[in-house]
This record gives sequence, structure tokens and C-alpha cells, in this order.
Amino acid sequence: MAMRDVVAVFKALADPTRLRIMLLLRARELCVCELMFILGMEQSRVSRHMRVLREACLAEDIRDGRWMIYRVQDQARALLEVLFSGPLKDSVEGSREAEADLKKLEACLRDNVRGRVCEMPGRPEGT
Amino acid sequence: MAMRDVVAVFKALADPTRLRIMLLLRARELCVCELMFILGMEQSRVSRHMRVLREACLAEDIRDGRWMIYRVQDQARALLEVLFSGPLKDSVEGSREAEADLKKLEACLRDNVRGRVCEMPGRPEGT
DNA sequence: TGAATATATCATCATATATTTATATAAGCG
DNA sequence: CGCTTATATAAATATATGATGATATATTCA
Repeated sequence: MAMRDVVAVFKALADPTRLRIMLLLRARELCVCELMFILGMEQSRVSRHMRVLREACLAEDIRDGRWMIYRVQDQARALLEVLFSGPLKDSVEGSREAEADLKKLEACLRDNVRGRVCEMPGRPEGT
Repeated sequence: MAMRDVVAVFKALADPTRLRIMLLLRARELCVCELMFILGMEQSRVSRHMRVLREACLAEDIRDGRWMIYRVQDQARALLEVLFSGPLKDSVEGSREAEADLKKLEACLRDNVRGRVCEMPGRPEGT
């Protein structure tokens, strides 16, 4: 990696939504519709942020039938550990946003959200 | 710190110039004119980046007569260590830019640049 | 006090980024 | 194949950021 790539990594993390996404992915691999559910955001918006994270080599996707499953890239794991569990631990993991998101993640899994897109926010009825 | 502040830190580091500056400040406290000399940039540009770093609580300034000396904020030291000497070490410290900058820093100190602004780039003659 | 030095800030412009709406692609299923 | 679902991408717009040149402020020194 060159310095340019390091800048890209910081750029990718310099956004609250993407920070939340990386915290979630660190806990569990997720598809776009699950992220929509947890973040309460529209599909397009989530998808676009995922591209930034992918291009910064922080996340990667694997297709599982209809779903694109996103997960932390292997090479990025160590970095995320020092970033999120190092000196910034309390500010990141202990933040309101992170705690609420992890709660929502539990609900997401409990409710088996994957494949039940019709009930998600940001979708007009019946789509 | 709240998540918002963490985002501000990443934003501050998501720029090659500011990354270079923080690497330099980690090695030594510097005034604006020294940074101008090392980076080969205009005063206004350096000053503006310093403000971003200051507002992200990464750097702080102390006035020393005519000079504003910038240095790493105490609370930020541990963070910079994991950021620059952790998994990103090779990409950051080993980058072309960082190595050239540190060489230039030596020259800057050897030439006693502080207070000899007339010979610096980005300054019209005789100012 | 006035001139010179060092730095900060402002105004402007150019560029980059984020959000939204609409449309395209790709897989599964009848 | 055609329909539905899941996701990606494009276009348009709004906003943020960065660079530059001009000006303002603060300090030193004569």
C-alpha cells in the first residue's frame, strides 16, 4: 500500500454511516437489506457507501443467490482492531450509535430480516 | 469523545498533506514556515491544514515570539502510534513521501530555516 | 511608533462527495 | 421466458472541501 491508499482508508472511515457499517460488519457479515434495516436507510444510499468501503479494501462482497453478503476484508481485520479497540475504543464501540446499531443487529437476526424486504423502511408498499 | 469526533479525526487524516504534517510533527515540533519549507507549499495552505488538525485535536500550537510552534497534542500521541506504527506502518512510515519529508526535515534543521523565510518557496522575492 | 516578519483568515473558484430519484443488472422462480 | 427480488449504477442536485490570492492580525525590532 502507498500513502495514497492509506488516505483512501481514512477517507472511507471519515463518514459516520460508513463507520457504523464497519462496526456492524466487524460483528457479523450482512447483506444490503439487513444494513438498510439496521441503519434505516435507503437501498441506494447503503449500496453506494458499500462501494466506497469496497474500494478502500475495507469490505468485500460475496454473492449468495439473490443477496450480496458484505464482510470485512481479511487484510483489514487487524487495522479495524487497532482503530476500534485501541485508543478510540470508548469513543467508537461505546458510542450511542454503535450500541443502538448492535441492538438493531440482534433484532435484525431475530426477525430474520434477510429476504423480507417488503417490511423495511424506505421501500414503498408492495415493492 | 463521541463518534462525531472520531469522524473528525479520520477526516483530518484523510488528506495526504495533513498525513504528511502529522508524520512530521510526530518527529519534531515545527513552525509554519518550517512546514512550508519541507512541504514546498504556500503559507496559506499550510495554515489552513493546521487549523483542521487543531480542530480535530490532533495538533496544538504554542506561540514562541513571532512563531507559532505546532506539535502533536498529548492525547493524540497514543492514537498516532497505533495509526502510523500499527498495521499501516509500512504504508505510512515507509512511504516515499514520508521518507522524503523526513530528509527535508533534517535539511530544514541543518539550514536553520526558522526565521529565514526569504529563502523559502512560495514567497515572492523580498517579502 | 512604524516597518518587517510570521501567521491567520477571508473570498472566490474549482473539485469532490453525499443524497435522492430513476433506471439497469442479475438471480431465482413460476 | 417473463415476473419478482436484491442490488448496482447513473443523473441531478446539494453540500463540503481544497487551493489560491488578498488582506488582517500579532509580534519583534529599530
